[in-house]
Amino acid sequence: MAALSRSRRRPKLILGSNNESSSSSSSEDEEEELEEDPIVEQDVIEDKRDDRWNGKRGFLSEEKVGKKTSGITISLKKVCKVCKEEGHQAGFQGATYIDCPKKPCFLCKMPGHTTMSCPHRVALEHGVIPATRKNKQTPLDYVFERQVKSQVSKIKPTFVIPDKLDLVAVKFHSRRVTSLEFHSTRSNILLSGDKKGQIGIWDYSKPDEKTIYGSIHSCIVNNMKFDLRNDAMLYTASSDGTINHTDIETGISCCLMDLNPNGWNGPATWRMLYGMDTCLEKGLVLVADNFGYLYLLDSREKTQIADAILIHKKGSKVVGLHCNPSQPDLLLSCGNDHFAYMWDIRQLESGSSLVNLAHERVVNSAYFSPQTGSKILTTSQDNRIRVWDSIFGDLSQPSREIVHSHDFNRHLTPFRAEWDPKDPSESLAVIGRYISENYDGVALHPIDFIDTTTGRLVAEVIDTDLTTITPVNKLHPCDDILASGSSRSVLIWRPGSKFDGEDQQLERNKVVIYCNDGKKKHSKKIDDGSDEDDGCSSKGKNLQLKCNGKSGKTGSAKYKKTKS
DNA sequence: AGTCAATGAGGCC
DNA sequence: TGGCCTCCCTTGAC
Repeated sequence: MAALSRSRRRPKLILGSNNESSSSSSSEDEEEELEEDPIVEQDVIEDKRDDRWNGKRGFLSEEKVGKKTSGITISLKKVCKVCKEEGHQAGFQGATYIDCPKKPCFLCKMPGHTTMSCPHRVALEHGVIPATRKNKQTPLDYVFERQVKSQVSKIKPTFVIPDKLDLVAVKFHSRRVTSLEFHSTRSNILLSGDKKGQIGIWDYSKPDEKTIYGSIHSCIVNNMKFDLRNDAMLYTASSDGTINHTDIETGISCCLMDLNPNGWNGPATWRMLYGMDTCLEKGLVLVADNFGYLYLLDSREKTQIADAILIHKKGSKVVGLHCNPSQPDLLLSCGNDHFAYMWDIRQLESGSSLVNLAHERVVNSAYFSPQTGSKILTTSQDNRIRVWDSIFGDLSQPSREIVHSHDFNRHLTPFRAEWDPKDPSESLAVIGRYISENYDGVALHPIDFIDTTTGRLVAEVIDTDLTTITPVNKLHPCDDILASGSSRSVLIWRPGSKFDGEDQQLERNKVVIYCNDGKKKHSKKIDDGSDEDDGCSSKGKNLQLKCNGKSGKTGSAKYKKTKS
């Protein structure tokens, strides 16, 4: 093992080009052999062993690993940048990403195939895994059927998809956007928080009226909620460990709680606040930190009530809190300990959760359905969106698991599937997608609309000018508007297309909407793997996002790389 | 066009 | 438990 770790720190002796040119023509004459001392040779063999596939890691074939060679082979052959093996290349070929075949599928995480051939990617249902349902009717099921389900609309409405990019506040923030919230009473005001702690206010009916408050928080604004008793005031929770109550007209802010009064003394003591929600009926602000604790604040007195309660594994981050919209006693929490828990606010004690919803990985978000509060929707970093159809029924298994690409957790704001608050059937959810698709030679990351009752992908919304990933999405509570945060920009989408069955030519943005039979109703998407694009097109390069006559560059497009 | 870094979870010891 | 290493379809600044 000592040799192993020693070899890890050495530079790799197998040389290879990591560029993305797709040359497989490298021939034997490109290799040369050098004699090295036996110690180094041993190291190289150990190094190869270390790269064998082990669960999430790559592997080498038995022959390659076991076969000792005389001396060191310095190969100039192109090697895969992921598994370091020859014979294939991982990375972008044009706007299509080619997976390393030695790794499990990047989408569903199962071995034996790549994203390109993943059944969950090809499936029209967008990869539903039917969960095992035990047929055990409890008295609670009966109550649910009688009292709650009757409120849920039986006729599923036609979903309205805000598919056309209407307005963009280009580089509104100086760091990536981490949270969005619509004003609780004024329909044209959008609040946005960023990684630096700044809070933006944008009246998108007058697109030039933008305000940024830069001194409310010192780092990531993780959550924002309006004070439902005073719609000029906003609660914000930040990784600086404070809850602030801010007048959005003046920017004057009052600190309700500071978990780091003594300043920075290292990461072991620095407390960060993530999940937050308000409960009007109980006059509470609920917030949770990165050590597993929940804090209750009296929203009138602006003071903390009682001691913090450990609600998740000690030392683990609680990333989300949600109060049930129809039953004020119920609270949902989720966190890095791979669990979402449902609690009775009247009996909050460590370990007293009503229900434990287990996940394979970190749970980015957990939400009750917006109207009846009877369903639960969670997003986990195992690339699955889970739906529980009734909080009164059997919660031991999710009703459905929907495979969806959203597992990237580093350098990006975590993805969260959010309900459409306007959908009376409580079915439609929106979530940004991590992996890209090839649209006319440009790699774009769509925003997906998913029917959570079937797992069907209803629409994937893109704009050719938007090349960055869009992890933050918020649907308006009343209007058919979607707000998105993508990198440093904030975007407003509205319904722009009429899908009457004719193949309409959209000017700039493209949307793929799926019919009830699963067929694409309107599509401009190029099938992946065709690799027809030669990369010489200028479309998509140095993209401009246009806003009210003004424009600004977005990030560089992932575009066709040059072929050798 | 290339390089660098911010940054966080998971696995291993 | 804590330290270290690895993951390696980002984004933007230099």
